Amino acid sequence: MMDRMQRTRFGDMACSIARTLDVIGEPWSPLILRNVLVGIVRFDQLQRSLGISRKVLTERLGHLVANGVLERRRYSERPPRYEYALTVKGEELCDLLMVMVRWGDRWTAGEAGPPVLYRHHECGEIGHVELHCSVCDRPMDVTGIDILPGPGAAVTVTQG
Amino acid sequence: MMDRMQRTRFGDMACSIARTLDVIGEPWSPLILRNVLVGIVRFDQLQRSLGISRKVLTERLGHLVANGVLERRRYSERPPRYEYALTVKGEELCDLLMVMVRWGDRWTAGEAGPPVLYRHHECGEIGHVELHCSVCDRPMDVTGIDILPGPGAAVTVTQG
DNA sequence: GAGGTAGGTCTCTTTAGGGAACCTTCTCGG
DNA sequence: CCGAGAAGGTTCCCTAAAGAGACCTACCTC
Repeated sequence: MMDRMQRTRFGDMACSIARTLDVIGEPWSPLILRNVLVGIVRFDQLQRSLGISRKVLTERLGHLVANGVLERRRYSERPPRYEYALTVKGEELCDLLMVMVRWGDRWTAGEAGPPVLYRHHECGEIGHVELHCSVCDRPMDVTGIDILPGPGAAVTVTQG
Repeated sequence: MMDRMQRTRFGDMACSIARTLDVIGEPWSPLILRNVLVGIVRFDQLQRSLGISRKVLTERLGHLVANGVLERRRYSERPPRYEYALTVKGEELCDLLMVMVRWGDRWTAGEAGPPVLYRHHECGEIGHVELHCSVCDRPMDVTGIDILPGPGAAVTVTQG
């Protein structure tokens, strides 16, 4: 994300987590994405709803657009006005947000309960996301897998 | 995250994404978690494998332990030696990592292909994660849901 | 007793976030 | 036609963290 999240760039690492972090890992970026998803799509709206500094918001939006997650589109010619919209790449990133919501609801929700609910169009019910295996469709979590080096593996993990 | 990721604390927001970010949103934290998951669990191993500064690593580990994601355990009495292990809370956070891997593989992988693969114990096959609805078990993504205010909603979203 | 390992702490410099003022273009009301 | 206000940023200054690396304290081995 960012052009850097801090100082160290993660984008060059042979790690999909690091490269994903390079796109949305900077502070505020996931929250910006969330707000765009729910229809808060203009600069001033975003700035006010998040309480983020305008400078940082400019940087984050620029980075997200540069990385193809958001699209900046002019919705008025005169006066010139812009809004931000999710690309397909950005919509798929929202999977990440849904998983964050799930974890946050389970482990950090206050007494008040979850702040948002999802109604699934296909079944019409209020549900949340679960991770399933793409091959067998059954639930999949980190305790039920082996992690193996893939074709793009750069280094073998050594224990020292 | 962090004790602050930057300056603004996200933990107080009525948003599960923000509260999740408060736990693992700081730079490096997801990568630390990933490494602990694959068996890199000691301070020096982590520091060398990530190339993170020792100071920041100390801070991040302390934050993750304080938030119940990792557990610091002494594996040798004399000399005193420690290692870090995932708690159940931390294991569930790894769902997030798997989704990051999935997105990174799809959208940012180089020619070399994905650096890691998952073999699912239940089916024995190499697969990846997909998001399914907890109610009907069918695939669920952000384009197939309505987002509704839940019991913990603090503010209504206004468009201005 | 020299050297190495593990697990940190401390100090210093550099970078990036926060806050707020400022700027430009356009519209509206009077 | 003048002033106010909205939208979308840009610029500046200040402070808080990240990065680099030296240093410290056991303890073990040779």
